[in-house]
Amino acid sequence: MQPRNAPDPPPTPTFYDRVYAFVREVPRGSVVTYGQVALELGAPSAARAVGYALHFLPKAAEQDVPWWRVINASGAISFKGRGPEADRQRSMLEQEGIVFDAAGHTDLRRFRWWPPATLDR
DNA sequence: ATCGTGACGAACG
DNA sequence: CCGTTCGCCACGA
Repeated sequence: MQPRNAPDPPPTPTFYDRVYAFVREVPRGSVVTYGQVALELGAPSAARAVGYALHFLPKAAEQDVPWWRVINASGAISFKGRGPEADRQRSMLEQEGIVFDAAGHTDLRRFRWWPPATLDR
């Protein structure tokens, strides 16, 4: 039984929540890949789910979660490939200094960001 | 509990 | 380099 006023019910953070939390840490001018996020979250092969999570990013969170800094393993913008959304994402990244080649790929070796501590887990 | 979905990704040919 | 195939996953209906 709870002592008296239980601080807060253990709200199991969903995978999506963890995705948002991680992406929120990606600094301006750098990027991460879907697969990378999945890996950091302990689910090596859940890259697809990461993309799904961002697809359903709450409108209200678009300000805090830099979703545009997440691209695919090829260093290109996924976003279902095309669409005005993809162009917008690219613009936002270029605005931060990310450079894309003629083929629409960016150099991950140069712009990819890795979280400070990879020691946990 | 089962099924369809999709901002992924590695493997092929 | 490019399109296709197939595996993998969390989530909602």
